[in-house]
Amino acid sequence: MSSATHYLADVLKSLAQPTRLKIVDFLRAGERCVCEIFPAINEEQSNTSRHLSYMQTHGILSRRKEGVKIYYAVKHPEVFEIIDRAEGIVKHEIEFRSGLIKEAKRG
Amino acid sequence: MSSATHYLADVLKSLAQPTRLKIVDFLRAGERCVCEIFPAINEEQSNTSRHLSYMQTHGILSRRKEGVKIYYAVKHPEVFEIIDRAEGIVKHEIEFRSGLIKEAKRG
DNA sequence: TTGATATATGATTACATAGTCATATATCAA
DNA sequence: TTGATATATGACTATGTAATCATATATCAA
Repeated sequence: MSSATHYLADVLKSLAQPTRLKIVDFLRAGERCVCEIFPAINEEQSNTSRHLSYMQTHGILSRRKEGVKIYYAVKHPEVFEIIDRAEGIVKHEIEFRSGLIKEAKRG
Repeated sequence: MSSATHYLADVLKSLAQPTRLKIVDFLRAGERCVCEIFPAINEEQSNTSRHLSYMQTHGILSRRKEGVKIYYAVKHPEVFEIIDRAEGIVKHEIEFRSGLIKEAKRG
């Protein structure tokens, strides 16, 4: 299989996880340090740190060190575009399925 | 954690896998039956069938039966927009990293 | 130098996932 | 009805993942 497809899957996988989605959503407001991120998303520091490292490794987040603090930010605007479109799919699916239920009730 | 975040992660997870990306890419040309899909992507019939079911269950693909054949198609145009933007991230990351290498070589 | 704070990581556990092989089921033509 | 073709699925294996706890490392201030 082409390695390009693997890289593509890795980028999408970096976003396809609830805790990581919460992190990225919190970072919509801009760069934040770990000490701000993990309380905001209500996850353990160690777990949050792992997900941040994962996303940084896969090119989703940038990392900046300032003294004892590490600041992370979303690196590419496409990240938000992807999430917005995925939200669109969820919305359309909910509409589609509620349409099916109404149809079924009408007989 | 909010169930909306889980649905969102599930949609993205449906795309974040090499075999599923190959399937979706093949379906850019439109609706196709399983018997066309698995040889085109060079995967086993059973494995292809599982991934197709997975994506259909998660609202990514539509399914239509015609005689003995089952036709699948991508259900939402956002799917292609998501993949195109993820490809953009991969491209930018490659550029970014080759820039870092050049910088390092210049010292 | 010590202590406090911020972040990362090793070890572990429970669970999810992708793939394979064999086989079941459905449809249709002969 | 039989046989051929298309698709789905059960059982299994190997691997990957997320989370937790404890602890290591780094930075800075006192």
